Amino acid sequence: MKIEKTKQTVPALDEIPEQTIINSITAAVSEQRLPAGTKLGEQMLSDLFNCNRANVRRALSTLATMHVVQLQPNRGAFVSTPSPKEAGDVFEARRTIERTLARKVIKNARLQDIADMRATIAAEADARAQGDKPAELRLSRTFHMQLAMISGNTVLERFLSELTLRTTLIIGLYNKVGSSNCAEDEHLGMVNAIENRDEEGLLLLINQHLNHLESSLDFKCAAKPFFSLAEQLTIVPA
Amino acid sequence: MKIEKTKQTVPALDEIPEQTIINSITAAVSEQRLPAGTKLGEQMLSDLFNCNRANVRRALSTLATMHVVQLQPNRGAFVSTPSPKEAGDVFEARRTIERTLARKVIKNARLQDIADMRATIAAEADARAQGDKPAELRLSRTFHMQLAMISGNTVLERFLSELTLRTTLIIGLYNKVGSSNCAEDEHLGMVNAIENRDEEGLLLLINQHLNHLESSLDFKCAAKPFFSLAEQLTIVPA
DNA sequence: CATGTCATATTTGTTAACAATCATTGTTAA
DNA sequence: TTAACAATGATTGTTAACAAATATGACATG
Repeated sequence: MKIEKTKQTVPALDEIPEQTIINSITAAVSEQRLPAGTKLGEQMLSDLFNCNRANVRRALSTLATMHVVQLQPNRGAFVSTPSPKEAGDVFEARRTIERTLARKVIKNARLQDIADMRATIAAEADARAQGDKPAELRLSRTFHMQLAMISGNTVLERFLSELTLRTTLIIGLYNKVGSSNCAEDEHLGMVNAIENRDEEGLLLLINQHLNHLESSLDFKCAAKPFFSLAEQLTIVPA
Repeated sequence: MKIEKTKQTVPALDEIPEQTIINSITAAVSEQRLPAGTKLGEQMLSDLFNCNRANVRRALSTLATMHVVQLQPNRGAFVSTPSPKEAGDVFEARRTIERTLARKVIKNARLQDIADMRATIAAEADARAQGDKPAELRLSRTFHMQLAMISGNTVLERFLSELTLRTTLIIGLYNKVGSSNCAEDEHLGMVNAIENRDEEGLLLLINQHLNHLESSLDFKCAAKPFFSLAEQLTIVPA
């Protein structure tokens, strides 16, 4: 029997409209270009990606199961606006998952992996120096996803992918003004710990890192885009 | 202003076709009525649930992101057949997540919660006594989901929901013949530990429980439903 | 001037028809 | 008899048109 590989339909990945939409929205959220509450109209998306509404619909449905967007019946899709309760749950889940990832990374990390992580950190520092906030956010997320990839557990990797996205939304909603999320040094310390196979040190740094992020949130003075206008109008002194 | 509640469109939950499909397939998988590899045709589902194919399509797309079904381009949707590698990742993720849940349950569990769990265990024992395997599997999953609910972390609860489903598929694929998954006693021990607020004991039992499940798998002698017929016909002695 | 009502326009939800692809069966030729 | 080829049937993927719901704005009314 002849082996006919060419006969198989290769989907080409980039040409699948559904995945393209998901990747674009995901990327935009990870760079805080799409703030929480943004309406994602079907027509607009199908025009933008040159595809039919059915594909848009499926993409939004998938994003909704990832809790990146919220679907409101007969109203449409909106970028999720995590509540304070949800924010706490997300951080707790991250602590849980990243602890296990850390232990596996200590065992699995190869020289190339460490070099890759250092490259990400360098790019992150560069982005910060240039004031490129979107790139900084994206690269920060990339660093954590590298940890997940090195761990080798695809299930936890996917969970963390969702959690880091939601974290970006949370920070966009609730981050205190003037709080610099100077994660650069913390990321560097983590790589050093990995290189030295210092498990306890790494676990400590991860906890510190997440605590740092969470403690820089302020749920009271949150600038919620959904209500910011309403608040500003209703709070106006008579 | 008059309060007009009737004007608001109440979706009624059960009448949303998409969610109905997802719930039905989920329930069937959790009771091992749908074995791994089963083809899920669109026509068949739209006939079965009296809805159009668009809804079926979205439901399958959502189930695919949960890794409960696999989508093959131009071929259709099939109940997922987890690989041995995936099985290991799923169990590792469960250990990770259920450890955190356990710690929270120790803190949060109220008397009513403990009574509910005991009721589940009793029903589980009943189902086993009557040889009702589907009910037994479903109730075993219910017990773990009760733990997640008591913990109060909705993020981890959703993750565990997915993981327990996939666990059911894994057990259906790879469980050794003759290995009794006598989880009943283990579940009972866990509730007792919770009642005594014995954190260390509970963590130990959970690890034991998951190790027990995982060690009862046999990836070599797996009875894969895809090939069972072929095997049975080709193994006939000449 | 504020409020409630109604009509219009936009958007989401549904349906059916059509196109493309894949699996199966039947046929033909070596 | 076996293997390649062709035709058929069934299934998935796409598209457009239609129905239903919601948002917007004008208008009348207290």
